[in-house]
Amino acid sequence: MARPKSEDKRQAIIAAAIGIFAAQGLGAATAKIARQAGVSEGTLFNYFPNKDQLLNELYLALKAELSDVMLPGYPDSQDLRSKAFHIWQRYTGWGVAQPDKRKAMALLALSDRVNQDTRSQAMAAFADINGVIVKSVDGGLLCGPVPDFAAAIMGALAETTMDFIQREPDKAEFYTKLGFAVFWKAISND
Amino acid sequence: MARPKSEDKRQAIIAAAIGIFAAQGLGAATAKIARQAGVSEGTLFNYFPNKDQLLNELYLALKAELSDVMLPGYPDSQDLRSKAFHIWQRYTGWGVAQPDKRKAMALLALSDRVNQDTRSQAMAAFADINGVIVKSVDGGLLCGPVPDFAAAIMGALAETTMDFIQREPDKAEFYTKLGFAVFWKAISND
Amino acid sequence: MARPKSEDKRQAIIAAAIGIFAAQGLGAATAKIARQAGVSEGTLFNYFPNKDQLLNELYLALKAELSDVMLPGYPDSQDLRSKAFHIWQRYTGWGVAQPDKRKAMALLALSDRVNQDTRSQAMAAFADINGVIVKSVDGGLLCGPVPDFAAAIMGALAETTMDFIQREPDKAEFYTKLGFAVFWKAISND
Amino acid sequence: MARPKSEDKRQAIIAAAIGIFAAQGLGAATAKIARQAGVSEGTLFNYFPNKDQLLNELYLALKAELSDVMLPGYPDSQDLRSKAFHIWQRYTGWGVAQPDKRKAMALLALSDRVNQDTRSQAMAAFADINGVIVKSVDGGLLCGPVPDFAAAIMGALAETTMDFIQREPDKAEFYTKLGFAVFWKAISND
DNA sequence: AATGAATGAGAATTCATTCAT
DNA sequence: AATGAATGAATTCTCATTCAT
Repeated sequence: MARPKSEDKRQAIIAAAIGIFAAQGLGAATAKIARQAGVSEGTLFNYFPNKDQLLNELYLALKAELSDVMLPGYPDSQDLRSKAFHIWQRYTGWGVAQPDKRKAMALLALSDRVNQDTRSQAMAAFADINGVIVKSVDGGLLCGPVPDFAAAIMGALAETTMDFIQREPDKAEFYTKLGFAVFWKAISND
Repeated sequence: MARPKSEDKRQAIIAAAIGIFAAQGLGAATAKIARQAGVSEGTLFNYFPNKDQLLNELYLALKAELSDVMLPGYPDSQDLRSKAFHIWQRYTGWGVAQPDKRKAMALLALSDRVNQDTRSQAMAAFADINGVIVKSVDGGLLCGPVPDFAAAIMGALAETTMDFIQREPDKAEFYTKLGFAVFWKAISND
Repeated sequence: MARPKSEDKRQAIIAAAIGIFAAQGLGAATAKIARQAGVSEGTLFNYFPNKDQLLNELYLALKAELSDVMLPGYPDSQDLRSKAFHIWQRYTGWGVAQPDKRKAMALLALSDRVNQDTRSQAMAAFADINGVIVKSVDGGLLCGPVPDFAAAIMGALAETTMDFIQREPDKAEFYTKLGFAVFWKAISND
Repeated sequence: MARPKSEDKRQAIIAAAIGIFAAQGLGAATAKIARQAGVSEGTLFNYFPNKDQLLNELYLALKAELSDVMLPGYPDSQDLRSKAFHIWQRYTGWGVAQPDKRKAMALLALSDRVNQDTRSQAMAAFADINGVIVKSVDGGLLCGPVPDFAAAIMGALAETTMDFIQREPDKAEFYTKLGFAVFWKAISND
């Protein structure tokens, strides 16, 4: 009995946290997040026992969402380049469409308040994605013992690409393609 | 009456700020920085009128140092690849040797407390470096209207490379070379 | 419709409150008490309209229990000393066996949240006991106009005795007898 | 340089804490204490790093004051009873004159926030006093292996006496003498 | 009646900044 | 210029109590 904890409220808090953190940094007050989420300060701490936990769960939620967004529609039957481009496009598309989420993720990734355990879990969520990328680079410079490096490079280039798109939204398609071309040239064995 | 404020103290504060911010984030207390710098809390505010100013000046100082570190020994007479590799090596060498500075720079770059004016000044300090990189990529994928993109890509790949070296210091040389090979393949017109 | 509130739950809350207050002071959260009692937070306030009421009722319950425990087996036919010793032994026996209750009582006795009315009721519960003690001291130092003082002194000496037994449980019998000897010497007219 | 920490302020905080704690219990807010002491909330924490420390230092200060108050004027050359009475009178006189301090001490003695180390230090401050009491009881019921017990009994009887004086201030002298008579009869070997 | 989510008024601290020394 | 005590607004978190279920 009693009111059940509402997934809506939880999501509202997460959403508010993303916006506030993106705008003001991780030092932003929990009170602001609660207000923005439309719940009381006390309620926020009903859903997240403390701010650190909120930060960690937020990081996981963002990573999970990003991971979920990258695979759907994966073209199993096409060539490697198409497969890689699919992932690239999904990634950059998500990041450009959701700059707050991207900013919050970047802040969290740098924060010492996100603990090692959380980071490990986040990595695990990307195991599948990484596997796909690794296959793409087969035979290129990075084949062999450094598969993680390839994925990291894709991430870095995609982030750079998104930075430019953010600055010049009109050229979104241009940068998306150019960024991917750079990536593909870098890691393929052509 | 001679120069009243001591450059030594100013440097001590900057150095302390780097260490503390790297370890604890930009939310770290000014009091901690002052203690670490061996000056009183009041003195810190004698050199930097407020924390935001400290953050901004620190950002500029770090950018300036990095920019200064990249050019010395530049091989004017060698081929493009050698020139680019020189810069790459300088950059990654500095970052790996000074992880705190690298971490502090990353934090500051993401912080909304570093204002636009500061960011512009920082960019200006890199005009020379960027020029050098642009020349390197002449004729490649990125020639044409996107020189900044090339520099940003070098930065992103170098950062990724440094992340991996930090995790596996034994493989520093391996990653330095591999990272550069990736970069060069990406942007050269071979 | 039968009795709606369960006396069991009420007792469980009282019992939990004793343990928690003894361990953590009267500032302990009602939520902890509810959990320990195996009821919900809301239910606690169904039985006690607010925390102050819980404190006051708890005080009365403890005083009533102590008063109840002291008389049974009272040796009507023996000499004064035996009668007094009976009470003494009952009191210290209870207190030593139930340190939490003793601690909770002490905390409540000092708290301003236990109101005057409650204190008067508690005193009333001890009227009988006090009468017995007064008879014991007949003829001694404290005969005459200060009967309450005699009872208070017995209480104080008994508490001191229990403190020492708590610290050295092996010597329980020794301290029980020594404490009583002190008391008897103090107030008897030998 | 800079303003030195003011012993006055420290004392003002201690004094305010005594009054507030006596009136409202140890749960009283530090903000109230600060206001009463005429300092800012921040300043309170400049003198006591946290509330627990304040509680512990307060306990020590009170015990030290009480200990200091008991010996001056000690009649080295008179008989045992006179010596014991001197201590008794000093103790009860102090306690009756300073009910807040007495109340605060009682609250602190029962609180789990006063740690073992503090308690040990407090005991040490009473070593001298206890020694004097022990000498007084030489030959009585409590001679032999239980000297601490004698001192505890004196404390308990004195506290009871003070309770009665507080209730009936007019009879202060009466109770002081009666209480001491009870004590002396209890522990002397007459 | 029972539950436990929701609330918001505090609570103890922290911290950038000021200012007396 | 240097110091560090003083400040009080802001912050995270707690808790008695209410109320929807």
